[in-house]
Amino acid sequence: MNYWLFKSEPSCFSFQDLQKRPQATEPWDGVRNYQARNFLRDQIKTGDKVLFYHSSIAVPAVVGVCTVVREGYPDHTALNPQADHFDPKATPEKPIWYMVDVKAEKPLPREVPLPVIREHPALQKMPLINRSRLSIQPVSEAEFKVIMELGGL
DNA sequence: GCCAACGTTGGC
DNA sequence: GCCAACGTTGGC
Repeated sequence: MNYWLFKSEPSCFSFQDLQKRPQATEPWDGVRNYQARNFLRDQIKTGDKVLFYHSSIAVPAVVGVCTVVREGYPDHTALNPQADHFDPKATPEKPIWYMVDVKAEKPLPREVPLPVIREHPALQKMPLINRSRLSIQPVSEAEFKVIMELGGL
């Protein structure tokens, strides 16, 4: 099993939004970055754990844990001219972009804010710190455990 | 709102 | 294939 961190702007889609869904699963679509796409398509597997991170707010933070419930499949929103992340280069034969489905597991009793991650000696290698723009990031088991502890789980 | 970092585009 | 110009992301 592997660990990941997914970023989302809460004004766009928050962990609370995910928890509210009656069916509790959500397609993680709209990712349009090749490195992130490769993780979605090739490496993220059903059962993997995901840290849900809120970005572009006053205090960015890890706020909850999700589980992957469906692994990489074509992101059909790229084919839809009406969709926000439409890509004219994508076709059904060559979809280019991929997504996975996730479901909320539990919120962290205490959010883990970015400044805390920045200063924690065991978390210095997280891409959040110097590759902050990567929206899908791998997390090591050790890092995941540290964040769980900081978050009160 | 600013700006640094980074990714993409397009001319050559 | 290089690189300058431009657009986007995201922290502050």
